[in-house]
Amino acid sequence: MPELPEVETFVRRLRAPLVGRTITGVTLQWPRHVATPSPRQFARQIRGRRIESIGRRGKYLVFCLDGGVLLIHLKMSGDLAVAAAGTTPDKHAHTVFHLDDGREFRFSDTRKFGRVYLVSRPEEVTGHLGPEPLDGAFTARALGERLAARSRALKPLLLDQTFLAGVGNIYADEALHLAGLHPLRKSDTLTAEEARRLWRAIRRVLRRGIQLNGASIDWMYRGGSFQEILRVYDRAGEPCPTCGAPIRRILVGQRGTHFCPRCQPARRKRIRP
DNA sequence: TAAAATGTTGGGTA
DNA sequence: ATACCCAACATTTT
Repeated sequence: MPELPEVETFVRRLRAPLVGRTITGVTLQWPRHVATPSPRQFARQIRGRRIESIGRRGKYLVFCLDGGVLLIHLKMSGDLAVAAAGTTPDKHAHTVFHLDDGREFRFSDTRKFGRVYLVSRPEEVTGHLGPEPLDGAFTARALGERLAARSRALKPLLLDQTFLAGVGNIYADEALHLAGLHPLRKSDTLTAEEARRLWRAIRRVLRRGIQLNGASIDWMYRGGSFQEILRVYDRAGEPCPTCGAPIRRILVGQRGTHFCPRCQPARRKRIRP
């Protein structure tokens, strides 16, 4: 399930084979993959466009073209690969971009939740997103202010892309554990020090995730190794790496949530009576 | 075997 | 503003 570090890994891997290439055409095996414009318009407009640069905003890949911008969201099961034309694409390669060097850029997506967008400005698609967690402008203070402005449990807030862009289920659980904060803790009850700890934890897990090329969970997404250092995610019943207490799994807003009941107490520990 | 679980986002309702 | 359910899907687990 690609989150920010996995998407960033795709971006970095795709730059070498794609930047400078011209898209000679696209094959839409499953036209509903195209969110905008119409599949017909998409195919017509993408032809002949040169890929100038590749970036990321939240969980979106952003391809700057010599006319317009192509965005891809991988959602649950999206996978991207560049291969020689003629080699057998996997059966879920629903959208295939043909390149001027005889290769193909394939968007495979078994569950078909992913989408591609072709727009003139990236903000048309990413405009609703919250701040970029690794951006210099995202300070501990900025996070603290945003937390205080809402009154929601931390976990769903971290998953809310309009609150903060790029964090998904895995990194949210990992960050909360690192920060020693309970997933159900209300956002407006955090002290400045706790907000700062959360800020640092979020940035640390995301940076580490990128360093390790993301996490490879199950049969989706391969190549990363962050899964080897997971502290709580998918480790229900196993001992907490910090204190040894068994990791617990609960449901928060229909999402599996993993935490250590000892390191992440429901309420702040009273320091002095 | 059929039902439930998985997990991102957006839309709808209360 | 927030909480909840559903829908979009394929595949795996119960």
